[in-house]
Amino acid sequence: MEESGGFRPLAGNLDDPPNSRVFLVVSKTQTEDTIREKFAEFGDIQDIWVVKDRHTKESKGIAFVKYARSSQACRAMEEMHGRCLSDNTKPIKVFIAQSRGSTSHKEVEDEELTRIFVMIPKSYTEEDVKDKFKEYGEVEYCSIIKNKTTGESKGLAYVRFQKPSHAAMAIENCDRSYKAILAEPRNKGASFEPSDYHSSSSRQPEALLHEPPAPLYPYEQYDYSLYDKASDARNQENVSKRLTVVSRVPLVQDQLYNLFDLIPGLEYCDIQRDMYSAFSHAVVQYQNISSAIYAKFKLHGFEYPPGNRLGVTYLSDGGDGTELLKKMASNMVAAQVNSIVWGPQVSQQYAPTGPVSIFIHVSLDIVKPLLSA
DNA sequence: CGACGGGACGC
DNA sequence: CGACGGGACGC
Repeated sequence: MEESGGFRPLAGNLDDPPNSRVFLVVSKTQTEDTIREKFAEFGDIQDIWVVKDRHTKESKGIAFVKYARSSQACRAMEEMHGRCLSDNTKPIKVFIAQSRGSTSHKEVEDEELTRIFVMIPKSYTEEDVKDKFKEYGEVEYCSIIKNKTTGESKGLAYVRFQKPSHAAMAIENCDRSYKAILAEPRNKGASFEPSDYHSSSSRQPEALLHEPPAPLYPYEQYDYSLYDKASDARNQENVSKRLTVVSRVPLVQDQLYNLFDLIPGLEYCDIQRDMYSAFSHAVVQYQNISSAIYAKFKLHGFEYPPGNRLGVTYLSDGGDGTELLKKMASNMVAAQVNSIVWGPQVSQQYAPTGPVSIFIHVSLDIVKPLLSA
């Protein structure tokens, strides 16, 4: 092991292992004790540091929590971001902290935390890779690096997970022979933030993107060369006219509908509160692929409400939505939701704090055949 | 003899 | 908007 300089003897372990520290923006009234109380359940806290004014000793509303493992820090971020530590305080923000040496205070994006790079036997197919890694969390996709001419595997693969904690769990716990590490983001230069209104308002989605030829099957993979690559920070995805939206903060139907309705061609927007976490999941469908790609480009990473980054990915389950709706139906039973709402958006106040009622909005026309089956 | 260690995405 | 203390080092 290398000695870390000697100027700061204790600095070496602050970010070891990488991404094991969270950066908190909290109320200035929160103490180290209240933070410890709320964050201890996610793992072994090694250090808590509430940043205070050097002279007045008042909290600056900033704190760092160091965990033993990256997966613990990621879980703390996923579970605590947007929550309130106590009554009458604002929702807190939780991010993976930048490493101490970093001068940038830009947020560490989920983009950089959810994809791993692994070494695999050359005989593995993408499905094999997925089977090996799905035990750590929902795998969004796998891709194997292949010889471009012969198509033979180079024994290297990427695995994209849904959540940062899944990727961290895989890295920490998978067989050492995979040599799993976090993948470097592909387009370091390109931003996946939504572009500003000035640059986008002058161009229509149809002008920006080319509609691909009609596919034989609704959600089959398209040739990416047809697209403006810059429109999609993550390629190697199966595009589709349906999108999944993940939000750390529970959202309600009409806010999300109105947001995605900004892009022309919205067909429906169904939201579902995850009973087992603070997440909200939603399915958004557009009339055509162009609208969906444009919506993903614009809204993936968009802060809504401010401070809560939406995760937007293509939903290409290869089906017509039946499987998803079955899942929703079973979740409705589990959640003891006995009503299915159909119709225009139901008005409901956005409630960043406090309990949010479980709310599912599904077309009866689609669900009816399922219930009778 | 016989298999360690290596490692990056069609822009 | 919201980013970096404390403590003492084993040859």
